[in-house]
Amino acid sequence: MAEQTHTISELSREFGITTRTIRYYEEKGLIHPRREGQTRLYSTADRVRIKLILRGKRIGMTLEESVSVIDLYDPNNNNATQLQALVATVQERRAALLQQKADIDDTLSSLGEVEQLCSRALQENLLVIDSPDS
Amino acid sequence: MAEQTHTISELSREFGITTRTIRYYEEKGLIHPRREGQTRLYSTADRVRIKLILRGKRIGMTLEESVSVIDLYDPNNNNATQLQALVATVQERRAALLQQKADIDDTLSSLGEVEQLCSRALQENLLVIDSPDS
DNA sequence: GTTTACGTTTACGTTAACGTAAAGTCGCGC
DNA sequence: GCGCGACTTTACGTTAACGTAAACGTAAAC
Repeated sequence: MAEQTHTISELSREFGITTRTIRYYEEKGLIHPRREGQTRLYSTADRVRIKLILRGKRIGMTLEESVSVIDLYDPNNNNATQLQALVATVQERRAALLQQKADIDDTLSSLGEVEQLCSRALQENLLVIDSPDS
Repeated sequence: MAEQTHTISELSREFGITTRTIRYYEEKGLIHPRREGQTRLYSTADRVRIKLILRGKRIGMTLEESVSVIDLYDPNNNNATQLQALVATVQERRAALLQQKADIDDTLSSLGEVEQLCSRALQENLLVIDSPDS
């Protein structure tokens, strides 16, 4: 039951990113695939990290920020003082994310208003223009 | 009752950004302050646009994207076909934002797990280390 | 009159996150 | 043996979003 591995092009296809991007992530120390001779072999752990990085990107985090969040899981942060710092970091991140959610909700309601304006304008046009298919 | 105006440094202080940034936004056509001789005078409309741009940034939008959202309000998009396109754009944006909210919620729950791990680890340490202030 | 504070323009510099092109390696199918 | 497809390294190019520095105008304060 050897751990399932993936090639770089498999991952590239799965995530819709280029191989260059994946190698770049490695270059930046975000992932550490094994080597079989020359070629890289990605574990499912690597795969998950990429997935989390992309999730971070979607909400506007930099790669560094994404990694810092992912590494919160890293169990080499064990001693008490580090744990305290970790908890603080978690709090900050949480605050930022809640702010983001609020910003998104604001934007969503803006979109709602725009939509209302649209539908009203369309209604009026329908009243003025007599049947466009004639 | 002349419209209230703001200087560039006022806005810079209010929003915690540099004047360079504000001028850059103008350079990119995001805002159009009046001129009194040399110096720029910002209307409250300009101020709002900056606020919206910054809100967009916080949720990871590019400046261009922010503007495209803001300009959805612009009433020079009047005719019916444009309105249709507008509605479609709104739908896309909404979908992206909902995806973002989901991503944020996922990240938040990750943080929650991390926090639990922390508090448990701290508990155990408290049991092992006998009173650190001795 | 000159320093201080605020404004301006012009322009080169910087960083992140890749794109892109060149040139090479490696196993396969024929 | 030869092309192919998939992998590799090296390295220069690109874009967005500003930073930063130089050089100047202007008006109030001392």
